This record gives sequence, C-alpha cells and structure tokens, in this order.
Amino acid sequence: MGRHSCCYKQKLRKGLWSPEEDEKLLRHITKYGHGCWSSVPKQAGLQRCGKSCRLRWINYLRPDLKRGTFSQEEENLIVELHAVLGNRWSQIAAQLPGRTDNEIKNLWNSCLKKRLRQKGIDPVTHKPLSEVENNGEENANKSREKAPDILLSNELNLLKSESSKSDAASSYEQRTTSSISPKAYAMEMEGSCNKEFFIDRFIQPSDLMGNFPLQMSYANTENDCLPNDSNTSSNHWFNQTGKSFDMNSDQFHFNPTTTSTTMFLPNSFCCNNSLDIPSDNVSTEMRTSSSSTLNLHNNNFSSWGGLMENHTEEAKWENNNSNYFQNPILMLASESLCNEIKPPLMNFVPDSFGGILPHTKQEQEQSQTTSNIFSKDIQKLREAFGDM
DNA sequence: AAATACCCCAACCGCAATTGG
DNA sequence: CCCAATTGCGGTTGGGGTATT
Repeated sequence: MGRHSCCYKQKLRKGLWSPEEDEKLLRHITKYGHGCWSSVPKQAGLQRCGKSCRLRWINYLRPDLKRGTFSQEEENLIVELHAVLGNRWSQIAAQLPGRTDNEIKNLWNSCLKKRLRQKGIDPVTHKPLSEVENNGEENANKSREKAPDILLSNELNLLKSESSKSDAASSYEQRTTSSISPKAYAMEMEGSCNKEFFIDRFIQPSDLMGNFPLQMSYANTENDCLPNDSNTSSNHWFNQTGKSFDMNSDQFHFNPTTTSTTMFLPNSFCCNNSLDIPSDNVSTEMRTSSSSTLNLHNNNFSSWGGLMENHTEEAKWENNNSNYFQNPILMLASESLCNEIKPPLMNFVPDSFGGILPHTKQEQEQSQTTSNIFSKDIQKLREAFGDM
C-alpha cells in the first residue's frame, strides 16, 4: 500500500504536464469517462501514473473549474469555513463550486494565513494572537491543526470567540461586502451560536430549493475501460447515476424537465425551466477530437463559461447565490425550512463537484435520502445544537 | 545586469479509507 | 473476513516567476 503501484513502473513521466498530455487526457475522459484511474494512462496513451492523471483532471482539466483569482467573498468564506472545519480542504472546497482543495490550500498557505496574522489573528485557532500566546501555543496547535470530528461543535463556538470582538471594526467592514448579514454578524458578536445564527449566516434561498449534496458517481459504468471499442464513436459523458449518455446523440439537446442527468458544466451555469444547449458550443467542441479547441494553456475556458452562461436576471441571481453551503450544517438547517419555501422552479445548482443538479421536489427528496452519507456530521450538529 | 531572496502553485508523496474479489 | 487494488486527502516540495539588493 501507500505508494500507488503504477508509480513503480518505469518510464513514467513526472512533473509538469505538456499541452499534448493535457489534450490526450481531456479527450480520453471526455469520450469515455475516467473509470478506473489506473487504467486511464494506458488507454489515453500517457506515460503517467493514474494518480497523476486523476490529479491533473481534478485540479486543472475539469471543465467546471472556475480558475482565476479568488473573490473577496470567496476568501472570506474560506476563512470562516477554516475556523469551523480546520484544514479539511476538500470539505472547504466543496462549498466553493469550481475551486479545488489544492487551490484553496495553496491560497490559505500563501495568503490568507499571512493576512490573518497581520490582523492579529492566529490562523490556527482563529483567536487573537495575544490570547493564543497566553494560553500557550502548544495546546492550541494540538487542538486545532487537524480538527477531529469531535471538536466540530467546539469549532463552531470559535465563531463567537473574543477574537471577533477585538477585530470587530475591520472585520465587519470586510464582512459587509461578503455573504454574512449584519444580523448574523451581530449575533456572532454577541456570542450567539444557535440555529438562527447558522441559517441567517449561511443559507441562501438557493440552498433552500433543495440544494443537497449528492454522492457523485460519474464513472461510466457501462463503458468503463472500453476505449478500444472502436464501434462506439459516441462521446459518453457522465451523469449522477453513473450511467452514461451520448454526447453525439440528439438527446444531448436535452430538456431538464424530463431528465435527471447531472453533467459537468461550468459552475456558473444555471437555468430556470428548460435548457437548450447551442449545438456549436460545448458539445461540439468536445466532439472535436482532431483539433485542440480548448485553449487550456492560456487558462481560457471562456468557450465553456462564456457561451454556456444564462444571462437572464434570475439566472444571474442564481449565479450569485449558488456558491453557498451544501453541507451537513445547511442540510440540517434546511430541513427545518424547506416547507416554508415556495415550490421551486426547476433549479440547476452546482453540486459539490461542479455538476449541475436539476431539482424538482421529487428530486429533492431523493437527494435527501442520499444525504444520509452525512448522517455522522448531522448527528454531531444535533449534539451541538439540539434537534431543530 | 547579475545575484539573491521570496512567493506562488502545480504536482508529488505517503497515509488512511474504501472497494471488491 | 482477508487482502490487494484503488481512491481521496492533506502535507510537502521544487521549479518558475517576480521583487529586491
């Protein structure tokens, strides 16, 4: 165990990926899905280990990545999430559609940590440095660096720490430009840490439409590991259920009111009732295997985000508000509020992996059953807050 | 202009968890 | 249940770019 077996094999390339390698991997995954990662490099004609391919896809090639610099809102969110979750980068990344754990980790280590220190806040404990020093750094580091689950409720209480008070002026100024509302902020200042606090602080209307996490299984179960099937020129894409669908098929011009397919699409992509994908944008480009239509090495995915964006006012609103929590905290809180919300339009919201989840009421219910995978976290929250 | 220091980030490494035969 | 293969995660590293001397 430990080191991936394929890494022992000779002649495997390491280091930066070349544009040619990127194109090979992208083309392969676009066409067949990744299936078993360890078989991807061979099938894609790459001299890489599967682990390296997976990482490259997740951190760079995935079409739903946002890329570019982090917004102030995103940075604020990361800091707040870090205060609760610690160095659980993947969980933090799950709340920031289009961002990878690696990206967030790098941002934290290179910028955010430093910025907090400059503001007199210990980036490990999120308490004032002076307080941390008084209490002894040892204990603080022990309890925080990699927060055990059992500390979760305690972590939540950190949100009401004195540090917030001492940094109130600058901090509130910052937060007024972020997602936190004055009410939530005031409660935080008052040391409140109850369900209203979380609902007000984290939940946006889009969450209440039933934006629950789903377990992503986009492996192409029918066609995994079958790149040699030359009879199928189809480009099978991945969906939520693990079944593939054919990007060459006319059905790709799909109507979300009749399908429950989840696809990888730019995370900014949202729509109301029906979604007609222009024939000469994404699907066409992804079908074009002979020429590199995606300018990956200029970090340019405008052909995805640009063309795919729905520019209606409502879609813009959705875009602006779909980046919020889809985690157990919100799920728990959402459960108690779902009934108060109007019957949803057909909403497409990014899941934690950047896919798009169409949510009818029925699908919300299905989603909630899937949410059982978070039952452990929910249990902890119940312990922290009591039943809601 | 050259040398050095610093910063950022892509990619690697190793471990733990999960999966499946 | 066992064990090997695989996946996912977080910590770390190293190289390239930029700033400073």
